[in-house]
Amino acid sequence: MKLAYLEKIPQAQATLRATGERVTEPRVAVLATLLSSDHAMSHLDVAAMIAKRHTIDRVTVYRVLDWLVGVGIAHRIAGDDRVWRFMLNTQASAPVTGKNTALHIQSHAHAHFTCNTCGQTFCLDKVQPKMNVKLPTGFRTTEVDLKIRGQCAECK
Amino acid sequence: MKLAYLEKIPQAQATLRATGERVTEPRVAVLATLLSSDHAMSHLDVAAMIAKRHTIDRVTVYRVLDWLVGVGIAHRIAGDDRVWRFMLNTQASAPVTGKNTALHIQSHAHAHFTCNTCGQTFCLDKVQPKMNVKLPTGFRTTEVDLKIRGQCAECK
DNA sequence: ACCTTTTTGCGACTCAATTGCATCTGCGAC
DNA sequence: GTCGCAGATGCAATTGAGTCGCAAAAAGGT
Repeated sequence: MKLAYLEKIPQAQATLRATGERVTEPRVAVLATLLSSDHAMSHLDVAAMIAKRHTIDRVTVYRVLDWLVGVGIAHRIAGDDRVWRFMLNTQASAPVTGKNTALHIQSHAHAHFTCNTCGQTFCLDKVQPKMNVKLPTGFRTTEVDLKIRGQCAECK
Repeated sequence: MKLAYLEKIPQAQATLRATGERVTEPRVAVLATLLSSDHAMSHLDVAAMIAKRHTIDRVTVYRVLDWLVGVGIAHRIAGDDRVWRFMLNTQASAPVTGKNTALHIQSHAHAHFTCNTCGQTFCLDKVQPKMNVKLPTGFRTTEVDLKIRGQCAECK
C-alpha cells in the first residue's frame, strides 16, 4: 500500500536530520512528497502537490530539489520534454565507476523506464543491466544512464 | 578525412531526394551541416554554421531538424543543459523492438557518449551494448537509450 | 532568548523552443 | 516553359522551465 504525503513527514524529517544539514519546512514537504510517489516528479508536480496544504514558492522547490540531489538523497532524470524529473535514490542506484576503455558495468547501473502513453517515469531498481560496452580507445566513463521507453503495466 | 560542409551538399541533396519530400535550400543546408559533423549539434550550432554562408531563420532550423527526425534521417538527444542535440542516424542505430517482459536487446541499441570536459556528444555506433534487462511484469519496450558520461580521447 | 549563517520568497530575467500568420517556393501538371 | 497550389519559410510575438540578486525570515548552536 502506498502511503500518502502526510504519513511520510516523520520519515522525511528523520532522513533530513541524518544529513546534518538544516531541517526546514520546505525541505520536509518536498522530501515527503517524493517519498509518497512511486514515479519521477517534475518540480511542478512537487509544487502542485505541496500547494494543496502549504504555500511554497516555485523557486524554493527548484532549490530544494537541487539540494536533495547534491546531498545524494535524490537524482534528476532528463525527460523527453526537456523537463527535469526527480526521484529518490535507493541503495540499488549508486553511481557507476568505470575503469578504462573496456568498461564492464558491474551492476546497479541506473535504469529508467518512461511510459509513452501515461508519460510517467519509473526508476527500475530491480533491473540489473549487465552491459558489456566497448568504448573507443581513450574514452573513460564516469556515469551511465539507461533509458527505456515503452508502455507500463497500467497502459497496455 | 572529414569533409567540410560544402562538399556534403550533393550527398545531402541525394538523401533528401530519396525521401520523396521537397528538397529545399534550408533542408539541404541543415543536412549538409549534420553530415559534416562527427558529433551531435544543437540547433544553434547548426544555425551558426549555416549563417556563415547563407541567412537562415532559427525557427526554420528547428523545423527542419524536427522534420529530419520525423522522416528518420536524424535523431535527437536530450542534453544535460536541456538543449536538444541532433545527429544523423546510421544503420547501426535502428530502433530496438522489444518483445515482452523479458527484454533481450539484440544489438544496435542506441548509445551516446557525452564528454564532461568539452561537452561534446558522440554517437557510439560501434558500441554493441549487450544488455540483459528484466523489466517488471507487464512492461513493454519500444526504445532504448544508453547514455554514457565521462571523458573523450581528446580531453584526457 | 540571541546571534550568525543559511534558506526562503519575490520579482525580474534568460533562453530554448513554439505558434500564428503572411509570404514564398518546389515541383508536378499542363 | 510557366502555372497553381500544397507545403515550407521568415518574422514577430509568446510560452515555459529554470536562474539570479537581494532583502526578509528562520534554523540551530551558544
